[in-house]
Amino acid sequence: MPRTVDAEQRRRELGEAVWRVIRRDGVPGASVRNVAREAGTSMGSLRHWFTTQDDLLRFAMTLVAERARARVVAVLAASDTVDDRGLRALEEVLPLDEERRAETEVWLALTARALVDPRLAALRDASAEDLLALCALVLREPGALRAGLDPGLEAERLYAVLDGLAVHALTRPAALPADRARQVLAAHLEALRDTR
Amino acid sequence: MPRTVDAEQRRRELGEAVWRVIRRDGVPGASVRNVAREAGTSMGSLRHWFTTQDDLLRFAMTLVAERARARVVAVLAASDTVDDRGLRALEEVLPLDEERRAETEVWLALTARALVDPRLAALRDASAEDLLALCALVLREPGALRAGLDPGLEAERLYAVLDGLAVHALTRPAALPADRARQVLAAHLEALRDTR
DNA sequence: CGGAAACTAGCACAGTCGTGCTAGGAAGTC
DNA sequence: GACTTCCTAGCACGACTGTGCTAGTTTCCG
Repeated sequence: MPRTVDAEQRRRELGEAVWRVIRRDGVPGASVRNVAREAGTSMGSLRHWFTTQDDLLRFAMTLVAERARARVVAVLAASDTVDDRGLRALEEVLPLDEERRAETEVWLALTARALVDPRLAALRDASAEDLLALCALVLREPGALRAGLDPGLEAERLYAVLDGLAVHALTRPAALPADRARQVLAAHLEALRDTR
Repeated sequence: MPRTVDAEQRRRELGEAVWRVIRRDGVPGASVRNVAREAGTSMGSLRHWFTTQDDLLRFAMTLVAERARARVVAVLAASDTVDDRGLRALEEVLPLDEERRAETEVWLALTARALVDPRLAALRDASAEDLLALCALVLREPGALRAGLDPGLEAERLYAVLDGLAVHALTRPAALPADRARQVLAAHLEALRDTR
């Protein structure tokens, strides 16, 4: 019986309804009633899948991390030999198209809420560790990091560039369109390379 | 009659009460009642100074931008001859102590809310332009930018590092304590310098 | 078929919300 | 003294909130 699969599927559908509401009305708009209406179901049904509202928001946040992570892994797996795979992997977490933009919006909204919600904060911290590790991984590519640079510090710096670009591309799309964000990230990686 | 001075003073007091509530309970906690209680006054009095709740939040946001800006200007004015004045100016917008941490928390919370509140978004955009200009200014210091680097792109990159560090130092203080954030920022500026 | 489990639906409760509104007190001007 | 303006206080309203709860519906197993 593929019960658990169906259940997970249903939760994802509802989680994405949460996204749509958050994108339209912000986290405060993500009430049980609004989400249920958006998903075309009832309050009671929604509460069958998510006992409390916090459950719902936490799931929406794990969904962001999980989807971004899946894309990154896919890029890394699909481009074994390409030399800009690091850049292309990092681009997967920037809001460069509508899908990633939605994720980034939800991420930012929930990151802010995590300031006063410890359970969300734990999720946020976990995905932050993930991203920092991704940055470190990218810098371990052959020739990616010039001799004399401190790998730990450079990973932290790259991660700062990445999240800074994410925030700016999201909030100031006119000043920092997708191409420009990509260009800045590429320039940063280029500046770290061994330029023999 | 120093009425306007008193009035501005009163509004600032109430604005800082908003901060305290936002830091404790997040933006959703910043209801008219809660802020009035925090400020030790009544709903009616609060509504005399701020007609609507949006007024209140907008003012709290301008207060952040204004205070950070004042500190940056003070640093730039006080250190005409020091060669790390750029670094020290930029540090003023990082959450390196309790005061700046409070500002950054409020900034992040309101930035997220600005995603669905156009009037807040206008304020956020204005202060973003300010900060980008500050980055560009710092890079125009003598010797700050090596020949061959694109000033516009480097300003955008520096701004990304700055906001990225701000978010990370705020949300992951254990992984990125004040000294470390300062160190990463200094390393970034150093990497841009003319190293003749 | 019967029965159980999974799921959906939505009412009810107690609470918080923003804001309109009136009324009282304080301070300043004549 | 009266009069005006500024400020404070808080009630009242309708709307919305999360969650406990019961009842109905569908789906699956034997």
